[in-house]
Amino acid sequence: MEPKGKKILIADDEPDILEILEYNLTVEGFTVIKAKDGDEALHLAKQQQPDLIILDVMMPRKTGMEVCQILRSQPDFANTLIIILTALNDEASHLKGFEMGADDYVSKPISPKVLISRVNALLRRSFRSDDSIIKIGDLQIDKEQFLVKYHGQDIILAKKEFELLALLASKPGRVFLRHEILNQVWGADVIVGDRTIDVHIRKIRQKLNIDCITTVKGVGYKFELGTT
Amino acid sequence: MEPKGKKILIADDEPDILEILEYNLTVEGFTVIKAKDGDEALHLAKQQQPDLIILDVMMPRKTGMEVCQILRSQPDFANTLIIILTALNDEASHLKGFEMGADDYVSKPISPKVLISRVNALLRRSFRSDDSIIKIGDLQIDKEQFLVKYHGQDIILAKKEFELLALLASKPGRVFLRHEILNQVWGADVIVGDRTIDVHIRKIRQKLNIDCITTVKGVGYKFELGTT
DNA sequence: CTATTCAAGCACAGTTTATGCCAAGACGGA
DNA sequence: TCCGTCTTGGCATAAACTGTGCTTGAATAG
Repeated sequence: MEPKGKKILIADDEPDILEILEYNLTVEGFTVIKAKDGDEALHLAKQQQPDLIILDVMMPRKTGMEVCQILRSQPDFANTLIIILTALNDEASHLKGFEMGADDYVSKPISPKVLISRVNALLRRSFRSDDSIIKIGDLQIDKEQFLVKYHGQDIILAKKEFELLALLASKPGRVFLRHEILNQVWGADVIVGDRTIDVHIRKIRQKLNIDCITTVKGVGYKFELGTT
Repeated sequence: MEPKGKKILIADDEPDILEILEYNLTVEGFTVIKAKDGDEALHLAKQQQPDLIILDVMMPRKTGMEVCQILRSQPDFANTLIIILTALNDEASHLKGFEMGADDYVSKPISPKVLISRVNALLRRSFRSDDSIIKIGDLQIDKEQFLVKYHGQDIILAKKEFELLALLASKPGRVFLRHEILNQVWGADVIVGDRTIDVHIRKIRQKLNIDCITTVKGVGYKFELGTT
């Protein structure tokens, strides 16, 4: 639905490499964030919530391995894709990279094209489940046509309402934390008041007129069809 | 570790390689199916529906590339993981492999260990299953849904109660000191009275209505299912 | 075996917090 | 400008959380 390029964070202490990768990724339509050491990478990752992170191993102030391990220990980054990039090509490093929870481990030198194709391969797989039509019981959400149907009845939702519903319905039963919702629907950097989410939820509940969004106090919301 | 039991199809025309890979994957707990050419690979893929397929490029009767392309064109295999294995290490082949829809492209010679770690990396992400669900006997704690089930019965816990239970249940039998619990559930800086923990424990015991939290006087609490 | 002691259990009540809901303003496109 | 959408702040309410004071019970010492 959205040609909104995925957000990629690159961390490397060599400016040349950062430049080259940034250029190539930007051309491909990605949004690129750059970090020049481990600590900066961690900080930017938390702040920007990128979809994919490329980490060089040899970096000052925390190596790529360390950063990877730290990120993976946080639930927020359990689903973030991580590629480790390194000059080392020995088996032990390779294994260690995957042990740290990396999704791919690439040895330098590497052509930008190959790296991009690996990035695409990872993203393709992770977001493949973005089915454009979600069906749950009598409810049908068509992301492409921006349409919600219930019992064959068309229901008209505003943009934010729709995106919010689509997000919740994309994983029925799963609880979405408030800040997850903010990140996904509004974007990581946007700041909106606490009440905004509630109001949209209320409108969805009103319009759908069925009990399908459960609130988990202190945590977030989840989509759930009549589990009477 | 985990009950993997994933089904893997290997296709290569060199019997030696088949043997080596089969051995190593079997040791890791995978179920292995072997094919010695492209057509056989296709046939076995359809028949056995493996979770992951490893394809050598150089094979008689359809190359790995061709097999990959054919598989990807069928909805049944849209989600099947595919690794392409090859002696060619040039950029063009690399790119072509990903273009065909492969999830990973590995150049020979490759150590079985590295291949296995790549296999695991792919499977880990695709079947990103249940480290978010803790199951102990009839009790089931789903962190993703923020839900506790006992005997199929849903039990609703408040946030702190849930986090507390999840913590204790994360290591059954292990005793958690009071200050450990405070750190994990409340946060290191927050200061709350001594009785607070007791109260929450009591509520959990009430709601679950089973004897699963043992108190170790003077030390802390531990989770333990009625080893009557 | 009993008394002592102190951690933990317990009920209740006060406080805090999250969310629901409303109404009104801001924004933006036709 | 009008109209639908988005956002915000205030207020009410229900739920969650925490502290108090008392009771219970288990370990220990005598």
